[in-house]
Amino acid sequence: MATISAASDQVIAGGAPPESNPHPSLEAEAHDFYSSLTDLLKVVQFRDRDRACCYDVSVAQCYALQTVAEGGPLAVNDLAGSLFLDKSTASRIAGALETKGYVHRRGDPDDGRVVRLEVTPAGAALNRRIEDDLSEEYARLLKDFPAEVRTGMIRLLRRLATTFSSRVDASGGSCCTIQKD
Amino acid sequence: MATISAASDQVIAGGAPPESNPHPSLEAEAHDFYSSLTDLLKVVQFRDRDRACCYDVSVAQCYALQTVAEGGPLAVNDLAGSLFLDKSTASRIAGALETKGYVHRRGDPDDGRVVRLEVTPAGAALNRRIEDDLSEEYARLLKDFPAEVRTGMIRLLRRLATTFSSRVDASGGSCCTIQKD
DNA sequence: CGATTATAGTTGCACATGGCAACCATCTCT
DNA sequence: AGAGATGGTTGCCATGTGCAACTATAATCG
Repeated sequence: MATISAASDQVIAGGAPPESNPHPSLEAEAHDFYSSLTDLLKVVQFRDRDRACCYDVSVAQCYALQTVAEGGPLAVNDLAGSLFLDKSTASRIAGALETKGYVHRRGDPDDGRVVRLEVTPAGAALNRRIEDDLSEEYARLLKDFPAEVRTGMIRLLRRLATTFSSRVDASGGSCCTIQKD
Repeated sequence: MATISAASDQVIAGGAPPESNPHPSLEAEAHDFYSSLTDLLKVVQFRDRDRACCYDVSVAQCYALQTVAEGGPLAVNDLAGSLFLDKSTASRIAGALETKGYVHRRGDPDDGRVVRLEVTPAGAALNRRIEDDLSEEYARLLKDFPAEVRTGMIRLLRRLATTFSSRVDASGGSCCTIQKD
């Protein structure tokens, strides 16, 4: 697994060959990007399903744990918004995490309706472990790429996330209205 | 956090001096990468759920359609492998796509057990439309990056996908065996 | 102040997804 | 030809998720 790097290293280090056309084909690149991102998503969606159970949480629970761990005491509704899920689903996820001892519910002192979610020490530890394990993997992959690519990739990922996220917000949560034909 | 990175960095980079870390922020970058990729995945998993219905297929069906469209006549088993799904699930997805008229099953002339999946014209058109729509979006996002960075990022994505994919293959498909603590 | 409305959360229900196991049909190998 | 292997389908079940109904609390308005 760590052995993939050898062959393509020089190519990567050398960067893109300076061809006559500096933008050979943005469309082709976009298509490559689409297909590689799709491939990655396919794998990751499966990998995450598989991996999550190693940590005794589902994928959604893992996302929720991360969100709660980073977002401080978080209302169920906010968790739902952050995960793009219905509040009922968020409530159930919170319940599952609570049962497993990774978060606990506490009533908001200022608003009796609100239930605030907080990570327990165990939850914080689990979140950190997942984070570290994945970061370690990513570090292994990133280190073979030049700094501009690494930082560019991170920026691009962020931009993708925010772009899609705003799109989702705009579309209102239910099915969008694109016509079939 | 990820402690392996520093050590292996020198090996790969071929003689990074151990004095000051030549990649002082690799760990930080890996963490950024993790968090931005996670954010993207959260959004995309939702967005895809939402978007797919616009095209009258589920997320898995969309992946399957793409795989069949690109992979030529494809056995159900191969589709399952490509999507990291059980063959029964692949069979059902194929059935759904067949019902919708996007693929059709045909017995393999050389092997009576095998069912080959092929896209119909409608399926090919749908796949192309999805592909074009997304590629267009990606082109808009990519065009702000220099060409070398773009190609580097695409390569990075590919490597991510292949690395994770090989990991999944190696792990055998069922749940891995990492202990909880 | 009391009544109405809005908001946060939980729960009941239904549906979609996906895996496992059983099963059948076909192929391959002695 | 018989035994086992392989590809595919189906039954069954667990999980995840949204919608709607419901409860409890807050906010607003008379």
